[in-house]
Amino acid sequence: MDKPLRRRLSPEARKREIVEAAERLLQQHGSRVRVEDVVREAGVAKGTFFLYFPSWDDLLETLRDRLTAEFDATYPLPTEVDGPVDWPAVLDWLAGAYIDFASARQGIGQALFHSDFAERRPLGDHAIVRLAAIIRAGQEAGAFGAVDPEPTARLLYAAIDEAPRAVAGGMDRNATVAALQNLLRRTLAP
Amino acid sequence: MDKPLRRRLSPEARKREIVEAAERLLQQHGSRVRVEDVVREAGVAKGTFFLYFPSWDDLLETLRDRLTAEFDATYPLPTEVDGPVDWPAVLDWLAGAYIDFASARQGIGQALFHSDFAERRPLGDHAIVRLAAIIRAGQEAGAFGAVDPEPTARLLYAAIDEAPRAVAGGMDRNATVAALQNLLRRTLAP
Amino acid sequence: MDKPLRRRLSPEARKREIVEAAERLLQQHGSRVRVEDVVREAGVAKGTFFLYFPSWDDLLETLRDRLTAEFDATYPLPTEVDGPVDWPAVLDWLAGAYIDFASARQGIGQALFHSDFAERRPLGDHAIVRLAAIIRAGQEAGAFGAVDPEPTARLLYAAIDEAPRAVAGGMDRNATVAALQNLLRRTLAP
Amino acid sequence: MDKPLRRRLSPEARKREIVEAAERLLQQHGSRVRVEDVVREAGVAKGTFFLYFPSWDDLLETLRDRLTAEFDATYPLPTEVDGPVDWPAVLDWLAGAYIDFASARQGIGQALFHSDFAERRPLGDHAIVRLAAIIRAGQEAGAFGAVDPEPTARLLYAAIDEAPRAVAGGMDRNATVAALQNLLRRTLAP
DNA sequence: AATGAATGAGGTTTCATTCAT
DNA sequence: TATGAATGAAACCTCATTCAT
Repeated sequence: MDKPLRRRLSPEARKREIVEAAERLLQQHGSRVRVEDVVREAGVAKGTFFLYFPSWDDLLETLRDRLTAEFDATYPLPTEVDGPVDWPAVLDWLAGAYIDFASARQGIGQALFHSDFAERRPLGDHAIVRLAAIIRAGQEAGAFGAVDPEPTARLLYAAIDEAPRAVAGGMDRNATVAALQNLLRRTLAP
Repeated sequence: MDKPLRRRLSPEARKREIVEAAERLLQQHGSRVRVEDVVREAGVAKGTFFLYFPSWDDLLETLRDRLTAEFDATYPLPTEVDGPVDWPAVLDWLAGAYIDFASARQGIGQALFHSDFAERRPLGDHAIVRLAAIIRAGQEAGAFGAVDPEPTARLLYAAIDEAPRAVAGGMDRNATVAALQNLLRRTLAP
Repeated sequence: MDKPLRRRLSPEARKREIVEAAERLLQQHGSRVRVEDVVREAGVAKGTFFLYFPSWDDLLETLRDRLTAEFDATYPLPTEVDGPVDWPAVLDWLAGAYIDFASARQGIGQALFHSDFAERRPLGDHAIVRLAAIIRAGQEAGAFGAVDPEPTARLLYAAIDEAPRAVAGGMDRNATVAALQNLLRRTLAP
Repeated sequence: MDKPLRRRLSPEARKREIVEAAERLLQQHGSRVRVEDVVREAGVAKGTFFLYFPSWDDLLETLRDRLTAEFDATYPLPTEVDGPVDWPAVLDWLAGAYIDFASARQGIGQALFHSDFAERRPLGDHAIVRLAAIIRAGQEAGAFGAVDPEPTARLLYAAIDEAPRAVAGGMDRNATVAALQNLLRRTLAP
């Protein structure tokens, strides 16, 4: 009969706890996770959840933004300031980085990007815009061929995004990385 | 006391009516469609639905199989029997065919392949196996390079599958087809 | 452990059962009554309630219409067809009828006409229009004085409506009827 | 580390601030107003509210008492000390005074006197007792007829109370006042 | 084989009130 | 005295599935 013990935290800390609890559960169980589960995992009352998120979808959106920002911060794109960039090498590195980042977050990807939620709250263009920027930069540097950046970025992103799911599904990690790198390099080769 | 005069149909015909009603609705409204909607569209009672499908997911699975079979029947792969096959041209043709087929079925793709259902009932390998077979055949004919067929097929399929969604999202159809063809040809080039 | 036994009724019968269950409870407990209570009293599942009423307020509205119609049917206004009408006597009779009708339905009146619901779903003019019609008819017959029918009808209705609450609150029934009859007759006297 | 610099007020002043904030909001929004809204308007923390009022209903009760007292103070009844009182004229004056007082406080009337709160915390007899006293005084002065003071006061009060709502609902103010004055004078006429 | 009324678990959301700080 | 984060019971509502007819 241990009392739950009401813990008072700063709003930011409490919000972070809820987000992290959700992240943990989503990782394991994908979109089967419900508010009920998250509050149990976070050790808070149901009302507390809605104190920080107007609705369930708002939590997912927060999580999605957080994830995007985390990837961008962990893997910042190289800039020309420190000398010329080896764009094909950037592609190789990006392929491996994405696969490892997303493989460690299995269910989240499903719940945030391949679920009914993704349909209800369409994703922004962030990732695709970023990829298109790389393509353009590479083209200007003469490292890439004359492909149409927008549609190509979108298709390449789909392939990149599929890779960690292939690995999760049992495909060999290194073979998948190699196949993805081959696909990226060749598609963009001059 | 006029009895409702129930239409007596063969089980196959009745089942097909339900499937087609679902197909029509899913096309327009994606995974928002409910059992209620389907039976209204099909003009049958709710109980009848469950006479033919143990559960909602079973209908979706039936629909998925049907769609796959329909595509395979509409776009049969060429065989060597009538002389050598121009594999790169097959790729080009496949890209256009897939985009047009799936563009005409927008919401269904979402509901069957990019929803919580897809997570609950994972898709078989059919499409990827088929693509891998093409790659292998092309390699044997000396038309494709030495890529690893399985992971490559999976990544290419992801790109192919994204293309109609790009078009639905406003991307130019021809630019998308061109980008996809470029991606396929170059990835598999010798 | 007696099974609840699923009873199949015609929609009208089932709807009526729910309405009557609500009526019974509202009578005793006023606006404290909730969906939960009504379904228990009616012996149906919660979902059944929402099968017949999109929302709680819709049940209350149905009940309100039903009550109004019931009163009108039970106490139809006299018409001139069978000879001249004694309008002042109609007033006396109406006063008594209303008090007895509403006294037998205490809590309902509160829940439907003097609660937050009444604020959310404002009442139509039905009762007041009916009273104004009586006033006008009496005036034309020379039985009533030259009061302004609309505002007078509204004020008189407020007094009429208060009477059963006075009785419910302990006031003597006959003294209240007498006071109300006096108020009506004198206000409208020529 | 600047402390929030809490405004120290005397308990009475702080309580009055809360009451007045509630009054302002209730006036505009009726019983839709919540504790949350009141504390924001008053510029105090939520806990502070419950420091001064054990419950929400206690605030409403305080407000109700305050309103009653305010009306009594603003419109004190005439006494015989300065000579005989013209009781019928008092009625006329009272009708106009009440309508104007309550018209300026629309939502409050609803929230305090015609809501679920009014059911939970029944109103005292104050207003009715006051009106009955007028009737009796007028009767003693020979200005009013031999009606039964208690039930009549209650019914008249209902009519008086309805008048400002009629005006709020679009009825002409002067026509309403006239109708009410007619009702009062005639009902009580000798 | 067919119906459609009925179910009830499951979900989101609200808000007066409490209590650690 | 004051704060405001936290609570949790209770409300409304949905919808795949069941089952009496």
